Amino acid sequence: MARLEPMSTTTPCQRCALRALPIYRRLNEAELAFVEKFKIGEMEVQAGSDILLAGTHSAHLFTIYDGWCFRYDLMEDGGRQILSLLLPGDFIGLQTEMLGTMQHSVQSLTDVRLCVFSRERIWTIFERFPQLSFDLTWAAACGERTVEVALANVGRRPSFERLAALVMHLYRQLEGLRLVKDGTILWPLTQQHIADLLGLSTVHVNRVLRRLINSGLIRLDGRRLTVVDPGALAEIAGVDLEKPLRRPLI
Amino acid sequence: MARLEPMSTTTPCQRCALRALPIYRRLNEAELAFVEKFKIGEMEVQAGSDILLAGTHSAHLFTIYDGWCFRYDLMEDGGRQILSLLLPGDFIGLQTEMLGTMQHSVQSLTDVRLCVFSRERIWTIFERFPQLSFDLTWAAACGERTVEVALANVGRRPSFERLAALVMHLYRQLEGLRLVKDGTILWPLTQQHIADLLGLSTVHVNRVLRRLINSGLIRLDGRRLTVVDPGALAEIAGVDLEKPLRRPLI
DNA sequence: CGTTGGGTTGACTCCACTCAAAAGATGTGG
DNA sequence: CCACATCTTTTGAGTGGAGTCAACCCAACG
Repeated sequence: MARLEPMSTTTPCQRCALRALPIYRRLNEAELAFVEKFKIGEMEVQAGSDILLAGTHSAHLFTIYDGWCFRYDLMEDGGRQILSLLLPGDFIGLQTEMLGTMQHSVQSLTDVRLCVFSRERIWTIFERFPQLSFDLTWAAACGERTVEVALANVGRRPSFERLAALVMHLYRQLEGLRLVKDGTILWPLTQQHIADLLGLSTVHVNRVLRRLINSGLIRLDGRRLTVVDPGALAEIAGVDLEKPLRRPLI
Repeated sequence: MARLEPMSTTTPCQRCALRALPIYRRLNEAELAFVEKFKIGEMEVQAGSDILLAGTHSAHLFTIYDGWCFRYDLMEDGGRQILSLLLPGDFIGLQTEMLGTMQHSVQSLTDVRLCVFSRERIWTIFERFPQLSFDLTWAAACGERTVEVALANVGRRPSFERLAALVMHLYRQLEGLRLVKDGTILWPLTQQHIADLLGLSTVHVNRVLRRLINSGLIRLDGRRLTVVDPGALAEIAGVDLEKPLRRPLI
């Protein structure tokens, strides 16, 4: 299942394509130089691999450079709750440092390229880089807010709106990452994933998804999803279609 | 609704009763001296007051010294999702610093005493106190994990177990705070609060709560709740009854 | 090819919601 | 101390959204 392949060819942080995006804060030279040293290397992971397991102590910290992952909890009865999706720029494994062991697991949805960071050297951040320390807290706060929005979605919205909100949430995130082309985004999620994300059964997801497609609001062919009318979908989803929020990137 | 009353009599941080609890890290002298200066004063809030409102920019940071609060989102249709309960030691308003404005609101459940901190001086933490910076990130990570557990609970557990999990979660938290006496805890939640916490209707909460009481697992008289058999309830709730996790306290 | 994982559909069930009414509780002002 | 309003809890009846079970289709793949 889990297959981690260390990479030899790495991208220098200075020329990182992600970092150039306007949603991210611009690091100064000292910070950038440190991040470069903080980074151990890169890693490729196949789709469907477990990257971190709940209860374990991860050896490294990661950032997603390319691809999608998700964080999840397994329930006693074998059920699964997906806590959040992770997209390029997102941090993986910060929990370990703070809470001792991972409380949740992380799995890749697509083939993924990760940046790998040294866990020991994270303390250097707190000791010498105030702004980066702030960014770490900021990242944690962003992560928390994402889960909060998901909780409100699952707890208080009917399945149709719930699904619409999921699509629009991803649409907005990917917009900030410049990963929306003509209203079309990558859609690596199976209906099982969607069910575990939204607290529904797969059968019901199938029906609701079909209803959403038949309503003409979205189109779905293979692993690509097109939002036909983002404004209308956002209305149903109950999310405002503001520009994506700025986020930290280590 | 909102009534904030500044207090004159304040407790010095060195002799803070909370800080003595074993769940908290021991601060060194420099840190403690700083926190003392970081703290502006204390504040009393009546039960049912809005302390922070979504969309606004809070002037201060708070810590709960005594009493309960909750964080919540309002939905378009007027519904409410409670994101988490806040107990003594919990931070209020960190989001503002990170995300610009509050994304959620905060309201008091009981009469509450808050410690008030200067927002500007939070930067001093990042600049001069690495360990406290870490603690801030740690606090954010703890907050996130709490919401994650709630999400899994709401998304993947039937109402009976869901309610049991809520009770046991609180029981454990309060145990760490030495606020459990003979298996009895304060219970300031109305059935409406429980409904908004668990993603249920008030009517259904009433029936499930009654079922839980009739099963003999808990007792409820007025505003006090007794867990008759913590082990059995934890079993149903699907949570392990480990000792409460260590948490940061600024 | 057979196998496997994902998607689709129908029939049936049930958990949780809505609507509605009424009985405590609590609080306020006269 | 009573009258009245409001909040909270309780209970019943009826409905419906979402779950389960089961079968089948399809595409990918070894």
